[in-house]
Amino acid sequence: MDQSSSYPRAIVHFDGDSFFASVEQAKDYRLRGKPVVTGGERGSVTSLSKEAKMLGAHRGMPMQEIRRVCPSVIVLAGDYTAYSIYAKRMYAIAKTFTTNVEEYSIDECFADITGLNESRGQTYEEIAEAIKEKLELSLGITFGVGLAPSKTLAKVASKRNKPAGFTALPKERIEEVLKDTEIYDVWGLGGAHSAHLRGLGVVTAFDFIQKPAAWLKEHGFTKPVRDTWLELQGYPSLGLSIGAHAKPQSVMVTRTFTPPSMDREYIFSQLSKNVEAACAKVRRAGLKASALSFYLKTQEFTYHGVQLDLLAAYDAPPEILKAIRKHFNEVYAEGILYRASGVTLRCLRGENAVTPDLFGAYAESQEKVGVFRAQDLVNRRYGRNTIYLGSSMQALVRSEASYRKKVSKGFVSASTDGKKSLDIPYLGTAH
DNA sequence: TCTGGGGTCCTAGGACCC
DNA sequence: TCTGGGGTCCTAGGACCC
Repeated sequence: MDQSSSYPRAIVHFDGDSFFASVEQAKDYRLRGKPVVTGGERGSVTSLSKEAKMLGAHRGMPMQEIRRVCPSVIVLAGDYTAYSIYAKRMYAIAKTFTTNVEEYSIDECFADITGLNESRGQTYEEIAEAIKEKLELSLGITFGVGLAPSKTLAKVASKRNKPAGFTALPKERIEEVLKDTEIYDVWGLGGAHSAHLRGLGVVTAFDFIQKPAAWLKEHGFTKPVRDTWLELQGYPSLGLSIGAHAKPQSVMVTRTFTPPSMDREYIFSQLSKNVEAACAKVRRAGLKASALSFYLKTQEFTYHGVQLDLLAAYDAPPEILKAIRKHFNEVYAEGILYRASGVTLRCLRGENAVTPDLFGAYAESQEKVGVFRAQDLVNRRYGRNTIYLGSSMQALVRSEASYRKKVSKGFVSASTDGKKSLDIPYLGTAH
């Protein structure tokens, strides 16, 4: 059957319902049918089962309030390893239908099934529903699914009929559905843009696509908004990002420390801890970074940071910490309270693509790499932070203390207790 | 709820060069 | 000399997403 006028392209969006809470229920049958929330590790709700939603709980709610409002609720610390395993299964299942799958986030993916109707002798609707059924049977989780001619419309569609809904949005239905879609709910138009549009009298997504291109230009809207405007009309202008293109461009680790601090060494050690974590991530991805930025966030929520280029590409902390130490005073000021720090490793390249620099800095750092590989192994086996740098010690000691306090108050299940710990206090110092 | 953590992409405007 | 015009490259910051 020819569906090419309804779907010049056929894009499907899959969105796991209440993903984290659903994974918990899928893993442990005793949690099914019960009000479950995740986020116990940070004291506020990140995901809720539908039973918890029915009791009046909602996202971002503090745990103490949740317990008061619905005492029967089961609070869990997020198990991100499990969530990412489920995510990988989701991608793998979608890929049994087509290789054109974008791994968009931990609980969502897009598939471009254009042309599969001809090759399979089924309609696009039948194919989308077949994928949905396979996902739900294999994972034990329901999905919101949308089929449309563009990514943005597929997102609009998958949001409807929650949970476990399927919505087909061919070109003929665009007007009807967009009249029922608030401008705030459109993917790609955030607070700033939708408020601007509201101010210009645009209330629904349909109002938006009625405006001519010249109107967008006149009011200073830029490319991302124009792309969204095209996509909503059924003209796909956002490609799927697939495969090699999906390698990360940057890796970031940021952490708030409580209480805030003015202590120079303590704040540097926070940064050091972030650098260690970021390097571990980069190594896991088989990449190296040749640029970075780091910042401190004050108690007033202002940011102070710098960007740096490195002489070579690294995946281990020493050179990176050396660079940060050199520029630390450009960012840190005496007598100011800081609440968070962060580091971003940028200009990431595959390990084999690294060109050693002329001054031998790369070769020198290579000698130390073996140490960090061993550290990865130990930490995988015995738990995070079994081995860490001396420069990170202050940060870890304090966060450990506050963690134990939370455990003893019952805010967090003490799953990491009882892990073996090695008697190796630190690896050396990065000064 | 006084505001977590990890990403991507786009653009204005400065630096630098004819 | 006080006076241009034009192009490219890069960075900082904004906006958005989950």
